[in-house]
Amino acid sequence: MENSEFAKIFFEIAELLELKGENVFKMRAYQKAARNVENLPKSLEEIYKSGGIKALKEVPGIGESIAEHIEEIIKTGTFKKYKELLKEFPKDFVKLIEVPGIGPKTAIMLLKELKIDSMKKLEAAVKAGKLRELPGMGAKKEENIQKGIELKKKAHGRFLLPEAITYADIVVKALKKLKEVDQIVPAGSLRRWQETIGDIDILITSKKPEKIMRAFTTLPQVARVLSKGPTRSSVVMKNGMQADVRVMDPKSFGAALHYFTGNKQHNIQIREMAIKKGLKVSEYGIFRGSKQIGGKEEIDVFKSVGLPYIPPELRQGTDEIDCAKKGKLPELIELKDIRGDLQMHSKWSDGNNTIEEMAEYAKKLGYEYIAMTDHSKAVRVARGMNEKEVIKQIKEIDKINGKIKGIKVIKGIEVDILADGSLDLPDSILKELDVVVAAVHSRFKMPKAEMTKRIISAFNNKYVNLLSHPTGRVIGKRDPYEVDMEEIIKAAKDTGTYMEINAYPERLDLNDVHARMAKESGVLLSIDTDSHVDNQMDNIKYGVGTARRGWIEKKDVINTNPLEKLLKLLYAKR
DNA sequence: GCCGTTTTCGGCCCGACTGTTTTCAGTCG
Repeated sequence: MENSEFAKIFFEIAELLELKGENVFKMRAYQKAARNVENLPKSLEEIYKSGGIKALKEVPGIGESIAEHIEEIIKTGTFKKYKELLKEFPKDFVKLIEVPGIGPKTAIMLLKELKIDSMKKLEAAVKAGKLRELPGMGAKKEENIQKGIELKKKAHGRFLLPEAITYADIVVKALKKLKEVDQIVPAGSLRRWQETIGDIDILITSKKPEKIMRAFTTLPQVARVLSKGPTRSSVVMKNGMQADVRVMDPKSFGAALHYFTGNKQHNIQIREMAIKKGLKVSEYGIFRGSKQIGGKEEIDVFKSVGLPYIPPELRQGTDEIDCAKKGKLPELIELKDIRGDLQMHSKWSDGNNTIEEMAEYAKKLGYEYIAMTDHSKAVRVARGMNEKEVIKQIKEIDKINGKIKGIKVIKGIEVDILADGSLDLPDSILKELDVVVAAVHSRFKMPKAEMTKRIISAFNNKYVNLLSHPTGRVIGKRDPYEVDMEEIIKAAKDTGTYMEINAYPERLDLNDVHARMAKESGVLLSIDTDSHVDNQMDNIKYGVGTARRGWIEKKDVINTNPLEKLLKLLYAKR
């Protein structure tokens, strides 16, 4: 079973325990375990296979009893306590707490008093005005729940990073005009470069919060105000995205930025460390007793608990604090380290621009090289190239390289890995190219073992350099195909094949967790945009963001090398 | 349920906002 599936079960248990009114710390323990499992760069099954319960307990957040649950899941597919918990509530009842405004207490009251156990019954009861009659409820709360239901229906879940960034920019630009605004900076999951964003969080420092709040809640993009206070306000924007603004005094900026960046688990861990040192860390600062001893700068928070600065992308509440303590934080790759882009398409297949146009754009980005990797013939919809066209394109690229100055176009192909694991073009063609990117574009629904074998057999071809978008996912649209990622990574290592972080925002594939797995196995990566239009090369920042979340360093990425070194790496397998 | 350079038991982050309350519970981040 995949780690994400274990995580899902533990998250669900946390919800059920919360509804049951169990000890909140027990609930939180399951949440913590779930989150750590989700971000674990090694599969639980592997860990269990190699060291049993004892090895499982080494994972932060997993103790005796959760380790036993994991063992039971591995052996039987589920576990007893989980099945029992599920039986305690009606099947669709858990969904009620997903409605903004309904928490566990309200949900249980609704079940007990009004026999509401589904969204349908909830809607009917709201319409009939029955909620307002319950103790502690009133007309206003009923109305808020109704709005919450509408919001839940409309909100299509999470947003891709670029859309969230666009909206954050709108708010930032609009509020920056106010003279009362001192500093203004987006925080939250956006600052951590998470692949999808639930809401945007913006931190402002100012001595006059009221005016800022008025301006924020009356922006033309605001559809509804959820709450409005002197220091914090929440709104729903017209695209359905929630936005929170927090206004703080400048002397609290650093502590507030840390708090507002999260994630939650990370913050809790930092605050626990502070307590042990006799300090209190909150968004207002670092305090000894009632005296503020720091918090103007973000680094103060880390210093106060004896840690080096931890970059936002690493703040996932997993093992970053442990590693920071031991001085084992990575030196994360930066955007400026990228020297070229190794996957893109031109008019020769399904791209919008000519090779020259792509090269010119890359030059503007300061790149030393790009690789043209148009599709191969199997991808009919993308007008993939056959043998003759590849040879023709090679000659064309030679011509362009003779003409254009300051950048080198590397000859490449994105060759299809066919269903039987063979490649779409013969070796006699592949050997004429400098970089061969292999990818799966068909038969996504293959059984896991077969798909894994299919991909690995492509690695055994000595011309194949790079596996592109290794899981094929399209966020929110297409699930990843089933592959055994650990085996793929192992095979990549054994054959000297590289793996891609595809920077296309809907892909981000490898994702952060897989990227870290690859790194820890010693597999080198390439961060590419897979551009089909010249300006899509700007997407490289999302790939770098994902890489940073995956603890990737400059030395782990082949396209941080100068051209000559890169070519050596590309020819190393032949 | 987890965890331990104060602890193997007794802790477990901290604060804002709302709506319903007469001083706070519930929800959220």
